Amino acid sequence: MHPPSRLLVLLHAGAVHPPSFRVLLKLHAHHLVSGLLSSHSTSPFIDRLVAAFAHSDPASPRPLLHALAILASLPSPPDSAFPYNAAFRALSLCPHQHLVDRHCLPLYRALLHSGSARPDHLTFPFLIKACARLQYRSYGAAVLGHVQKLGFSADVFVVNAAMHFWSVRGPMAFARRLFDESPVRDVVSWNTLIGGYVRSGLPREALELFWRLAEDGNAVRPDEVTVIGAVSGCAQMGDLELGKRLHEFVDNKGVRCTVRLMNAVMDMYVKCGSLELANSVFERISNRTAVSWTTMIVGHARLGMMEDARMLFDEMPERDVFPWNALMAGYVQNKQGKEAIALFHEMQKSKVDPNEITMVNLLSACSQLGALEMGMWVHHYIDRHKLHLSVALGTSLVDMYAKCGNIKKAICVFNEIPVQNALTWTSMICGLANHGHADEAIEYFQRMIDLGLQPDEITFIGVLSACCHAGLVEAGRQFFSLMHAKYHLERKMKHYSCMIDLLGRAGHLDEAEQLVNAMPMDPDAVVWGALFFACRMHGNITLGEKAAMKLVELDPSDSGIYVLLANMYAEANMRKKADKVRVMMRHLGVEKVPGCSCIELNGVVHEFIVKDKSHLDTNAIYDCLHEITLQMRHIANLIDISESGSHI
DNA sequence: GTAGGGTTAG
Repeated sequence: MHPPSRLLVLLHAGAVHPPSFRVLLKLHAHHLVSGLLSSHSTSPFIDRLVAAFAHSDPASPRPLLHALAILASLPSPPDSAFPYNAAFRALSLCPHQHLVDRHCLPLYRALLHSGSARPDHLTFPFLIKACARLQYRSYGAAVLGHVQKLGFSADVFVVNAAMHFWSVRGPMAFARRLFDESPVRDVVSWNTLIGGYVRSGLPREALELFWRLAEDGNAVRPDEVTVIGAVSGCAQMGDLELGKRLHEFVDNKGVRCTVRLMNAVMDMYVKCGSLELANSVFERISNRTAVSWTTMIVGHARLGMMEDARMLFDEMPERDVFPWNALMAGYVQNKQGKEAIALFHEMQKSKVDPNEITMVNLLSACSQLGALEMGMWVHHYIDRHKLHLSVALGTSLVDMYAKCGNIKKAICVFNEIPVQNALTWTSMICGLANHGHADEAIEYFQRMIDLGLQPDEITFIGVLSACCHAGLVEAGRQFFSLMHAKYHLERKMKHYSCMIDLLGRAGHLDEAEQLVNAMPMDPDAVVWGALFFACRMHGNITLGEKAAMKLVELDPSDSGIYVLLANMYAEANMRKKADKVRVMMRHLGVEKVPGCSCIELNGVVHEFIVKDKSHLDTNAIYDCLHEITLQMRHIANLIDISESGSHI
């Protein structure tokens, strides 16, 4: 007998134990499916086979596809909901969105039209959960309608699934109404609602429910899942004292102290700003998981302790994609783009596959470094590996092209990506503004508003800087007041400095000064710098001196401002004052701080500081620099001659 | 059978 056929017989007889059954399925899936379809298997056997496929590795799409294939090609439809339920369960866990989208509803229709099988109380929890992940929300709502019609509205599992559906898809109020009106509530009902509030960014509502449940005398007791929800909500609020109280609750109220709960507590301490407390929890976990380690990496990265983050990363026994992404994100957040890219190259040598989040981090690193070639390579990589183009990834691409100097490509990508949100539009507006396309930036802003998207603080930095670059004083004034009056956005330092720069350049020095005085925060060096620049440009020595003094106050070691002040005096023919500043500078011993610049060549980023001789090709570089300097002098002379010629 | 912890954009 052919081995797979023998296997079928064995399986028919129920002679294979479940673990071996699973292995055999993996090895002989194709033969089994074809063998089964050509034989006359009994219904219970088909049920078992479908269920076994559906229950195996949820991360892999293959077993699920086998299960669906069997269901679709049976000579006569199954007479119970059991195999369908198993398939719905697999769909509800399936990480591949397109499979859920393609198969969920056809499968439900097949069940409804099968003749003998009817959806039962096990069907809906899985089906509804799968529906929560569908692109089209109306399907889920229709299924919930069936639930009512078929009389499952009082089944607590079904109600909980429905609450989960609304808490994922919104509005949260629908989940709440089900909770309030449901005749039956168990701990999962509470946990679902609490989790839903946390997911929707409503931690206060979550905590309110938690304390209500935690009151003594309740029939339902909070369990560790409840506390995970409460602790996550607390993490969102950043309330350390509340966090400590919740941590104590675990010890006092006999909640099971699982690794998952301790991980949530660690995460809460990190987000509430106490790395020490997070670390003390971490030290006490005996069976740490990858999540525990990743949380600590994130905790150190948030405080800029990237060397410690790296040590934790190296110490981890096993690394999935999360710690790689967390460390890379840490480098990006701490403006260490080079290290982020180096880590990616390390990652490629390891066995871990990058995902779209890796790409988002990588693109941010490219934007920071202006590394266009690397950025384009990432774009290509995303296409080649068919990574999901999420809004975040699309936005990162747009931003990378804009920041790396290719605004045309940024616009192109912006038009091609499937979904744009307020952040994507903002990125485009800022990119256009930085490239000097003020009119387009403002046009994009208008289109964004017409689409009903909410601009935020950064969107307004984009339009204001567009106005600034183009000298659009009136438009700038309007945006500046609009952001406060209409959009109720807080005007930050950056908005004020932009506005003061705009007013100052246009010669509205009084208005600029008034704005500086009216600012709700202490003006920073950028604000005074903009005012100083405007004063120098328009010859307002008195106000210029005031601005310069403020700049010296803010950073006495910054030599630049002394030079600029001396220059301003010199330009105004105030020789004595100019000399005085130069003497003062020598007395104070201020020196110029070396600046750093970098350049990307063939995908490698090279860094340079002033008078840097450390590069391998230093001689060639300085020869080239010398040559360029000579050429520039030559051109400058030519321009000088032609300009003085035109004046004669 | 339902709920739950770690990585992401401007």
